[in-house]
Amino acid sequence: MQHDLGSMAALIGDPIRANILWALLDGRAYTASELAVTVDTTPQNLSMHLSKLIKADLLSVEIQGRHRYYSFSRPEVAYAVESLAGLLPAKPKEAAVKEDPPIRTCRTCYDHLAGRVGVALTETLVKQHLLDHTGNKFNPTPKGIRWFNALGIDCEALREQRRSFARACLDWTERRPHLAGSLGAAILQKMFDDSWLRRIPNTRAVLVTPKGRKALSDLLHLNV
Amino acid sequence: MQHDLGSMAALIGDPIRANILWALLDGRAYTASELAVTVDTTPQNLSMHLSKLIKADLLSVEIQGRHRYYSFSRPEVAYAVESLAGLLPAKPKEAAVKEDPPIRTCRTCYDHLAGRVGVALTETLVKQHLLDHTGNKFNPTPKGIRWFNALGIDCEALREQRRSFARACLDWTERRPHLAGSLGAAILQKMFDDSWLRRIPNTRAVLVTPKGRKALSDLLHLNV
DNA sequence: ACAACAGTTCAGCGGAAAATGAACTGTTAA
DNA sequence: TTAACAGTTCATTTTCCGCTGAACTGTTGT
Repeated sequence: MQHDLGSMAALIGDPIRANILWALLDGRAYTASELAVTVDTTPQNLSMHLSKLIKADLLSVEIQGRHRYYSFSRPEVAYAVESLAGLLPAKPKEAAVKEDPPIRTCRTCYDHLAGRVGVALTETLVKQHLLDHTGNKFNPTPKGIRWFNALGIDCEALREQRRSFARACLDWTERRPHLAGSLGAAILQKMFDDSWLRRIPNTRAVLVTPKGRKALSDLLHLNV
Repeated sequence: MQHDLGSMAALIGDPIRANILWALLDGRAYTASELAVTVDTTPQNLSMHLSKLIKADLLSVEIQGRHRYYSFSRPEVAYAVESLAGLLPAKPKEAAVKEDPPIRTCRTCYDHLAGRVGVALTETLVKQHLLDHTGNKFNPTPKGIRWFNALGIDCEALREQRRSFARACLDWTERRPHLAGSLGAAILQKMFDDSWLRRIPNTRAVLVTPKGRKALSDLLHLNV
């Protein structure tokens, strides 16, 4: 009697490694830094976990320049992970399964953020009283000005520009207004700079990075 | 990002719990003490592990008198365990899978042990020079006498009995001699006493308990 | 050429969980 | 009714392994 089934399960049993595997379940390959953000740990710690998963041949790496893309080494891994998840007590919200619909939920409109994400972001800012909405204009509140400043966005400087500062733009899928103008453009730029978003070549669609997904969910759900 | 897939895998990830699950994979229900022997740990420790598996609804108990029979609570558990085992690197000896053939490999012949197990035991004792084989008689060596004494079997006392002491009996399935006589009977009795074996009602077949399986494999493979 | 970045390695710390020993409840058999 | 047995619970110790900080290699862009 001695079976190293346990070592395999223990490998998956660590919360960080389990989250890595869960994230990879969509079949895509992620870089180490992306995974570090999604599973919320330090790069060096993540690196250790990844190396263990590699050594056990659960994951494989593809090196491209200075990036390393990690993914399942074989389909059995995904099956095993799913069968384990199947053992969990039935969740109240099964909705967690349904993934983010197609990419066009997040896209650019000229130079600012549109789509579902753009609308949701705008509505949240209004609801949090960081932004006032009057007619086809937005206006940051005093609290909002401080908030934008904390992000490194200087409202006063933007207001100086020739173009309109914070106008409302109607989203054609959501049919609801979202933030445009130089302020909207600054936010979008900030999101690219911070790697929340990544442009998809030759389209107006934008990919939300794992880091961005986390940041946005923090932003849109609870925090100020 | 947060999934308790990890907690489930961690549950299986402990070596003792993994061995428990592996042992239960044959679909039978085992008592706590049987499991304690097979996974080679103390009863208290095993009890802790079992309670965790129960709480997670991986196992279920059926109480019969002072015994508690543990088994999988649902078939998904077995599937998950198997899928995990499928992730292990391909073993050189796949033979480990083939279980002990039917029960008649181990049975009593009048009052002593016969079948494959009885023959194997006898041959091992001879090979270890604990027993001499001449004609249709066996005879314990000096070393063998000490060994039997350590088991609580007094060869001198047995030799005093009216019946034959250590004769060779031909097994009808194995076609090979095995130990009979009062010495063979004493060994069988000892095995029942120590719960290595359990009689199957209304037959001459004998069930090797997990404890016995372990003890016999120690005995027949390496040790003196 | 240099700075920023992606990623890894290593030594030492700390905490969670498993193992241990002792005491306890309930059951069976003499 | 007593003793042996099956099994559990609890407090304590021990062990293991994930985490951190610092230093390192290799790559990209300017």
